[in-house]
Amino acid sequence: MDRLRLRSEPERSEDLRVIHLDMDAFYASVEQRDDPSLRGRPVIVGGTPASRGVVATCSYEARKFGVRSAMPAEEARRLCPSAIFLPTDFARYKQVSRQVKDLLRSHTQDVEMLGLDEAFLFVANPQQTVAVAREVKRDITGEIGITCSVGVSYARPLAKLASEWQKPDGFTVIDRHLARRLLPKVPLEQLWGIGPQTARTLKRQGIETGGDFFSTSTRQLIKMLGPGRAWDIALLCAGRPLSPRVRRDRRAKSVSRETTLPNDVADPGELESILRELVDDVTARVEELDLTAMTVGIKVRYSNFRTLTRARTDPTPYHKAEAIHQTARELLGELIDGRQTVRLLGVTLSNLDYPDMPRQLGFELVK
DNA sequence: TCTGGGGTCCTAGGACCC
DNA sequence: TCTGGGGTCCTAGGACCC
Ligand SMILES: [Mg+2]
Repeated sequence: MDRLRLRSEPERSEDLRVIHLDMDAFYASVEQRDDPSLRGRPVIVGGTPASRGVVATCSYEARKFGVRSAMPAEEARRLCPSAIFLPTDFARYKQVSRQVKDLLRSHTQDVEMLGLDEAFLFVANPQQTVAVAREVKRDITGEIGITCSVGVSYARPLAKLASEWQKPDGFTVIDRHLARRLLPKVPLEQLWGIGPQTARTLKRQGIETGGDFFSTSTRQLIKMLGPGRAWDIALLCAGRPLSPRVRRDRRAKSVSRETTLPNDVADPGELESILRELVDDVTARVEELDLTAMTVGIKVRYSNFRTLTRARTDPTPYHKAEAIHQTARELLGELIDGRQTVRLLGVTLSNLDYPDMPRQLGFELVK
């Protein structure tokens, strides 16, 4: 309880500083915006049944049929046979995302992007936050041509809860007073940071709402979730989430590429040749960013879905693509035996060396 | 009809150093 | 010789996010 008091923010009535912006059905909306014949129709962006793909995003017309993100494409087609399936065109979505970010930055410099279609904005003067949020919403809709849902509150998880509250095209403000009323009843899986796994663990103990969580002993919560998550969620349920400082323009810590094969493969030669393509892709991207990696990792998912990873760090950065290929091949050798069939193969480069940011600085020098 | 891809962060144990 | 602990780096796995 001491930590609760020590680390939470002081109670103030007017401290709404955080805006959460969520573009509605982003990928599908970009497609509908750019092709009027798709408007008003169920559009599903993502993989195809043939490639063992899933739904990335679907339009609200498709959601009426029960189609959801992360659902197998085959199931989506069964639910909504009239849907139009489109492949994901990341380059184009990234372009639109960049325009969104630039527009947001014209309202406030403190912008944190979350993926391509969400952002937190931080406003210095809380008296202006709601007005800024309205302007942002109006400008996004007008200049980007896609609707969005906006939430305003005094901390990230609550602004996020607010934008979720009413969508699409929503606008919701959660002040401290409303948060106190809402949180006890909120189903835990609706909170940012609580996924299906944690929700299930808690539900087994009869903990299903913010109120349940709040009234459970910290000792029990720590035993179930570990100290980090237990405290984070407890503070949120108490309406006083931690507010880490704003981090804009975060740099990549890893670059990865993985692929689910159209059919399972056991043959080492074939797997090695797929691995080569993945390594080529990932090394090209790292080079393009002018970086070098010190760690090469690979990932193998077998047909039974068991997933293993192997990584190796070299004290001197990998400068030559050939060295990365070599390491990746050796790591793959540890995970395949020519008999087990593989459904997914992946490569990650991490421990990235940014030339303008010396690695060797001690903690006290970085501050 | 099974179950994507690109990421981040956390945990836990072992090595190694002070 | 034994005990004790902190910090960092590495690996592997796992949860979560969009
Ligand atoms: Mg969205």
